[in-house]
Amino acid sequence: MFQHLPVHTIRPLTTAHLAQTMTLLSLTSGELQQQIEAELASNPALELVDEIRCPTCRRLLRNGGVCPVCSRPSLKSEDDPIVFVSTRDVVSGFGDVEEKDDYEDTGSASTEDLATYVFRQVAPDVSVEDRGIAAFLLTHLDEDGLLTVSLEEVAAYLHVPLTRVFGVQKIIQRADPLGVGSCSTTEALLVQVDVLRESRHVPENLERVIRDGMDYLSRRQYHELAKSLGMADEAVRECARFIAENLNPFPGRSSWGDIREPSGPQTQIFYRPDIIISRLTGEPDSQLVVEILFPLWGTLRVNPLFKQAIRQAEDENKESMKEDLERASLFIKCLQQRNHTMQRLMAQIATLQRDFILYGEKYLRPITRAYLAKVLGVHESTISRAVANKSVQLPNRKIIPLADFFDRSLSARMVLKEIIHQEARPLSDSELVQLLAERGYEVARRTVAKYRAMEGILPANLRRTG
DNA sequence: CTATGGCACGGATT
DNA sequence: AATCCGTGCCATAG
Repeated sequence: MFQHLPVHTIRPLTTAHLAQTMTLLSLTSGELQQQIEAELASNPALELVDEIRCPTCRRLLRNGGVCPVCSRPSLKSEDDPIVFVSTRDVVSGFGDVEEKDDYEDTGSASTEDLATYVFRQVAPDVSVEDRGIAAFLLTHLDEDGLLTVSLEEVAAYLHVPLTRVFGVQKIIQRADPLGVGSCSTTEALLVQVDVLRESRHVPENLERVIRDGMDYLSRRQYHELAKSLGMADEAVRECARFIAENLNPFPGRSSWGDIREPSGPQTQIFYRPDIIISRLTGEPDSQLVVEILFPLWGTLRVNPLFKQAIRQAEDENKESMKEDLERASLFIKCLQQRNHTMQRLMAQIATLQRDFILYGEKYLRPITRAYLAKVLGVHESTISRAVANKSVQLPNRKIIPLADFFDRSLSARMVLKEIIHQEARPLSDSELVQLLAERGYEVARRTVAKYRAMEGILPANLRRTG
């Protein structure tokens, strides 16, 4: 939005400038909006004019954040593999943000996101009095998406009847990810079966196998399980296969496949991204379009009338007005700097991680923040701040944290998953180390074990035979 | 003896 | 300065 101002006018002058730029850099677009609004309200020298220009061609844009000239495929002929578009925030207003803040407890970042995501879904289905229960349950999920408290405890703690808690839990369990908010993996699986049954065939006695056989199942002792249930071996195996392919005992884990067929694009919006990356055309060598979302509509500038007013002002007011003017122009400079930095950062990321963006997690290249800092000529803490707490929407409509671009192990984990998925017999961790090394991933045996745990893959002696 | 999980250390990240 | 992650060493299970 501010890119139409020449970039070379940006230079850090004072420590105040630097400090403020740092702060702004670490804000998400939502927080940025609050910051800007506060500044607008408190500083008469600052002005928001209702016009916006295309950052690339400086055309005045009338109705919409996308430039009709630059965003068209006609730009395809250019060499630059990346197109930048700076858009206003098109996803939504901020009406629902306060709601979220009310209910959220402090928790780890990952569960917070899951909790918020689920809460959004269930809020309309839960009566207002019961929303507190929903919020309480959702703030007591572990990273697997299972409850860390018993329903009885919740009922006692909130002084409500157990049946109400139970009712709320039922609603939550049916939200995406299916089975979230269950008390145990068994319960989560049962919920998933229940829902799946509506749309497709499930093996006979599946519920029984799950309810009574989790111990056996996790050890792959199908024969023993079959005996204890009085079922045929093959029937039990069929159930086990169905579970492995269609169900997820840990609803909170993101590893549940990339595609969720039944859900439309809407349900995939975890939270609003700060950056959207899409492809300009459908072709494989298409340019990438990087949109850095900006939460305001219009252009921010120093009010020229205010400048004039200073000259005519009386002496005692002059000082404070000058101060305001200073603050305003500093603020704008900092915003420019922020956008400039974000843009350069994303340019690097989009170039380096092109394969990841287009073709999936397997192709993520391990990039460190320190390296990018060096390339961009900024301090590494700058990168840290810029990356923290921000999210990106990829062309496949998945929204991921910006920090994922720096995950050193994601790629290795994906390859590991793939190897294990295709293995003919359960491979031991040391053998997996070998196979990973052959594909260029040098990791320690111990680390393979950790990756397995992260992906929820059982150790070799408990895995199913091919 | 082999395969794994727990604990702790060192480097990177924040 | 505090925290996270990969890794080495050791105890334990089979």
